[in-house]
Amino acid sequence: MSQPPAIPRTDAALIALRRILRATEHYERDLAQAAKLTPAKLRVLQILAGTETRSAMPTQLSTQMGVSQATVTALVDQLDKLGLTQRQRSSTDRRQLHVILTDAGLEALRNAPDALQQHFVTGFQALQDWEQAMLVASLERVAAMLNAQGIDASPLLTLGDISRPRG
Amino acid sequence: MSQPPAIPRTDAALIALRRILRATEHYERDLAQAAKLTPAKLRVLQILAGTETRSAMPTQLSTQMGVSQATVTALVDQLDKLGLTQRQRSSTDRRQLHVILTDAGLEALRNAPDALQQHFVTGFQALQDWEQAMLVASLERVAAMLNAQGIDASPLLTLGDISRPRG
DNA sequence: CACCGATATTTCGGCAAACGAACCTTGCTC
DNA sequence: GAGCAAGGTTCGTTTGCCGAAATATCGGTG
Repeated sequence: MSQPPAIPRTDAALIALRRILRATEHYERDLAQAAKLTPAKLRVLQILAGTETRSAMPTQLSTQMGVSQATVTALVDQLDKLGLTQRQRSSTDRRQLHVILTDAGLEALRNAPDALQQHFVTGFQALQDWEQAMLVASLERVAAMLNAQGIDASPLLTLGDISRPRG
Repeated sequence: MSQPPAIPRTDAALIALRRILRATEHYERDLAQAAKLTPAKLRVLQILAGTETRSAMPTQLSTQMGVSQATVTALVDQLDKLGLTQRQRSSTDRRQLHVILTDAGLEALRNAPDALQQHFVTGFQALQDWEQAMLVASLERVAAMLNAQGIDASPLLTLGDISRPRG
């Protein structure tokens, strides 16, 4: 417990952070393979699943994912081809497009439980209440620190619904 | 204010985690651009810089980075071409190879301060002592949760030296 | 209605990262 | 020295991403 800090705290934190990042990278890849979907495509599906309408516009997707529109187009192209999403022009503004998650898409998501979540959730839920609280606070703090410089801003609703496949 | 947990804790944690990941991805790319190096190449240099001998064998690199040997070969090819690393066959076993960080490579690293660290360190050091402690504990916990399932185990010494450009 | 500027998306060409499989080298063992 | 294992490399391909240019649409203005 009270060890003299052999490793300065900053470094310890950084190392932990790195480890998290690396672990996640891998999970994402494994997961994607299991689901026969690539990470990026999976992310799209997850975002869509997280919306009320199960749909979103490309611009929205590109913002939330932090990639360019061109990239989104490419991804949606493929998801469409797989029948997991569907494009539909907006009736009010025909420039706009709705990318809609199909039933098949939702199904695919169900079969691809997020490995990251699996592990994390399991571990997390085993914690004491106060520990959970502390963890959340900490993570949010880190996120804030990193995010400080912009990048994001979008509320990122992605995960909420997915982790609860409420019938 | 009896807020029914709008976002359950697990989700909150997950969201924060995701945000960290996304932020980091971006930082890595920006950073790489600033340094005229791509993220992957930079990672190689960092690992090398973190060793006693400033060198490592491809297998080692591939393990630590979690990529295949083929990938490492490609990366080292390019670093070699840039004069940032150098290949040298082992004298004891000529199958083996040492990938050595050149002075130029070290220099390149110095000019490429890790953006992730910059931000994080700054923020981190502004925290109260107890907050720092809490954060470290939390991060380590998360790392442990994610790492539980193997993936790595290698001690990941990479960062220690780099974050303190004490020269 | 015809034209203009802004907005939303797609197309195109290109680069980096990564993989698996096939293939050399080298060392070790019998 | 034949054969096998280990360490690397080569080759062909996939994925993810981008910027720039093209396309389509909307909302005015005259």
